[in-house]
Amino acid sequence: MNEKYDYKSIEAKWRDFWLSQKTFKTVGPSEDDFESDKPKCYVLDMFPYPSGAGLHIGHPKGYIASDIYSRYKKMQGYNVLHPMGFDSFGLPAEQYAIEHNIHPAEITEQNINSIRSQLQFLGLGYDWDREIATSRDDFYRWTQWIFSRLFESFYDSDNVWKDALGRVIVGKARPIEELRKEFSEGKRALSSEDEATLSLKGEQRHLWQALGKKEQESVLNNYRLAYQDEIVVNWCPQLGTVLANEEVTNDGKSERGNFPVFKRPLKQWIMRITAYSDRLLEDLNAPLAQGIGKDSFTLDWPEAIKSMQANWIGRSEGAEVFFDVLDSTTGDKCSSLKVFTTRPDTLFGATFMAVAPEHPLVTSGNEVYNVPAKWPNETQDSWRGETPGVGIRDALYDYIAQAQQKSANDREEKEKTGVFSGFYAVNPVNGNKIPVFVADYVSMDYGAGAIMAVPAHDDRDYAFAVKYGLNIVEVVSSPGQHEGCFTGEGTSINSPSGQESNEFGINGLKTVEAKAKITEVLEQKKLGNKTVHYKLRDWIFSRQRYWGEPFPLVTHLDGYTMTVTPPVLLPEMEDFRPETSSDPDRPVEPPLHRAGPEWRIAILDDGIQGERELNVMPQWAGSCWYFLRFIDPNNENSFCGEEAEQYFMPVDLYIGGAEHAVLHLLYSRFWHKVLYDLGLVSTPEPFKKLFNQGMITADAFQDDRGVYIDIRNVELRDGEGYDKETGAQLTRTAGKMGKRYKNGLPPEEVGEEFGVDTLRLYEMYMGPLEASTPWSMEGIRGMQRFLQRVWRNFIDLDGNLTISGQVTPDQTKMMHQTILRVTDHIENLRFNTAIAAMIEWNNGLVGCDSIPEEIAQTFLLLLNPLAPHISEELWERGNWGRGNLAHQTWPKADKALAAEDTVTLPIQVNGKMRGQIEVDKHIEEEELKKIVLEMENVSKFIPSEEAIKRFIVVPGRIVNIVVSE
RNA sequence: GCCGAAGUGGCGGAAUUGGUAGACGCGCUGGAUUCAAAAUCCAGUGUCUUCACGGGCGUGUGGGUUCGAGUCCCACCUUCGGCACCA
Repeated sequence: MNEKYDYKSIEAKWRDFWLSQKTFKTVGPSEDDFESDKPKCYVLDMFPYPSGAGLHIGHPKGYIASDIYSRYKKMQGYNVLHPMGFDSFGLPAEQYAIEHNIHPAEITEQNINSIRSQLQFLGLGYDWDREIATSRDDFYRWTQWIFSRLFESFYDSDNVWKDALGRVIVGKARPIEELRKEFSEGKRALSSEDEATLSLKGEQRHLWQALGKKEQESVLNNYRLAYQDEIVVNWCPQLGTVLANEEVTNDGKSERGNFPVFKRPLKQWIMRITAYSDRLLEDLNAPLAQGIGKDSFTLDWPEAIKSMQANWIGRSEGAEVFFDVLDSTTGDKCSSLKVFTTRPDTLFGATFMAVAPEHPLVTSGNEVYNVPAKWPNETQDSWRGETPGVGIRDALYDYIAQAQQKSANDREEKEKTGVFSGFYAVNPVNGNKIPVFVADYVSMDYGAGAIMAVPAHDDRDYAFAVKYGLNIVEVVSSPGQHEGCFTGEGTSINSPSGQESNEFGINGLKTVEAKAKITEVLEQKKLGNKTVHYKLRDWIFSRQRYWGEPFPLVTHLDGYTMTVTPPVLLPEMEDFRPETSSDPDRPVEPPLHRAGPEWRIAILDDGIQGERELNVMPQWAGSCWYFLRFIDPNNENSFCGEEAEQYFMPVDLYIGGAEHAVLHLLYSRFWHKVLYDLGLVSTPEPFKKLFNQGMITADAFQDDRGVYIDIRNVELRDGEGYDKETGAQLTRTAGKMGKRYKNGLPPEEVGEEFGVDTLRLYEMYMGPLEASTPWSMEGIRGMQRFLQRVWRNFIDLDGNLTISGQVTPDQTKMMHQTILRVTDHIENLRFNTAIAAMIEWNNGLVGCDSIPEEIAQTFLLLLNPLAPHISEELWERGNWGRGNLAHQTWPKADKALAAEDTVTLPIQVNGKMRGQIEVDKHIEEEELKKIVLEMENVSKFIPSEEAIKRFIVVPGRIVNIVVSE
């Protein structure tokens, strides 16, 4: 008999064992058998959306990593929560359903079933009793419930409070009822914005009580964290929906499907994420409070993700400055321009202004209005646009129309263009008349859509000024020589000095001081304000699709909207397709519009009919809070029980791809902070440690037509790819693994051929977890050889266990060293080096007739998280009678035993004893002499005791140095 | 342009407090086994030089700190990721 390592039957056996025994079931507080003395560890994967294509071998990299970590933590005695679910609402699932012409409700559950079995095939230790899917009504009723909390809350930005650490936090979400009360009790007055909403300017109806219900509601809409507004949105006609800024690529295409996206005003539901700009930014690095009696924590996130979020929030400090605009014929003030600048200290260098083509000063819709009828006399020829001799209004009209045609890509040419608007503005600090241009290098989306141009100290303004012959006035002294303009900081010059009794005396001040002084005076004279500006925009939250969470909202016939108690079930509709078209101006009708009146019409508490909201929530809604539902997935009374939430949160380790840096990871932080403010969760941040696994890349092969050839039909010879059928040589390209490139393999296929343990080991061994590394069909064989040698070390050719014998000192030392190394590597997610340590140890055991029991057991304990099936099988064959391996305790190493044996030798300098060095006993005598000599030489150079102590010990060679006088 | 990450053999990559550079794996070379091949096992494998022992040179480039630098500092080059006319 010749028993081989039969991975297929071993893996099937243990896969079934873990599932049927519920080996990885997690017991939380308030459940039977909860062990309250155990520390918890919440290990989370970014859950997949259930695509019909299934997983390829690139997908599970992160899942394998989190599985290793959670098995390891479990063996260390933690109560590990390691759940899995499916992000099954949203565009990807729906697009798949459309393409395959199957209803999303049906196809989604089918896809979930197939992906679940793929995950189980990989031997991943999830607690499947906690599985969730965002499209199931027992889940999305709570998504709707949380939406209601956002709708029923406002951000009180004046609320100053302290968290459990005593950190002062400015701003807090509070129930909208409290705001209503403040208004009705007269403790709060309508803001000017509220008055604008109600068109109350000049009217004397500023009292809350004087407003009707609808008017009151439209005021509250200005405060709600989920509010409705008609704004310019990203409309994608071919997807039939609006998209969030985060879902649109740089070149104006949809991230999903790569369809063109158009700007269009539409009434939408919006999340007031901008209210949290400062806190979202600050908490990336701040110490964060947990509940009473718990330690604080700071986010352990990759720097790249933190900086991406910081850039996305885009906080910049500066000032708003108001410029009067003059009527060019009469010279009287006819309008005013607000600009934002980060360099108010350069105001004296502002020699012209520029407004965006969409700016209300020059446009209303597409009509040029308000601008002078004739070019002012001083107008230079180059200021009049591209067509010579045309009138000012035509020139502007042409320019603005052209600018709107330009896509983001065209603008990257960066050739600055502009047309004189005919207006002059007055620089508020020195009264200078400066021309106002319309220029497309100013964008309406940022700041005030208008700038004061300081060509001496801004590259763009400089380029523009040079092109159009505008004045350049230097107002900041620069160190040394430079060409062009100077954008750095320095000392103010050519501005008023303090002696001139001018309030704006900033000459001689450093940039920082000049900024502060000029801003202060502007504020005093009501010419400007200190402001903080953010790039972050509010989050457009409604989608004109079918497959998403319906809003728990009903609009009263009187025109105001209110929440209804969830669940609001998604109606079953045969025709769920969105109304797509290539016409960007077509009226928008969400699919739910076609749901019958029995769904659309709701009876409100007061017996009055109302119409349900017909938009649905975006794909990101469910993933904003799913990690909370895993904690208490079957709770019918709450989204998550308080006790369980306090026990398991925050997530200790969150593994997923970096592509969610500003989408899911920003949105979920925002929701979590709202829930935190409302006292519904105990931590201000959801994810303590975040880790981005790298991709698995693979070569793809194209024939001479450019058609991708399935990787299975490619034969490799001398590094070149050839078509197995035609024999033609193929072009090789390296890149992402995916269906498109036909270079991905399903895990089952690789698992069948090499074994699941081999696949797991190989994916972890390829390189550091965060790196992207190429798949190699040769490389994976190395891991298979390793496991075969492990098997052969334990099981002889007759199928008998070869465990016996005495432990040698060398074996003991190797064992303790390996325990230390592997523990450290796994703790820090360096699985590649952990595996290397195991291979090295195993190589040392090859050739032993038999392995001592203690060595064998420890070896399997360390191997278990990495290659769980084979180690379980060998453990069972060892018949150690203590249950299966997943329930064993992680071995501890004795550092003393792991250390090398050493000898101590004297150091002599010039015949005088200077101390002792401790050296490895096993070192060769020749080398030992060399070290001593080296040591003595060194000591001559640096003979002081302190200096010799600085001579750092070489591990394994020189162990310790003791210096005497 | 700005921000972030990284450059080590033929390849993937080790060297996580400044201390034996190249662990471990792939590939390759030689050998054993085999009629032969695959698989397996043994030995070798940074580079130059030497019959050999040995020696020189080696972590993107150029400087610096240090007894000692892949690791720290300065300048530069290259690659990847993100943002980008952000006022």
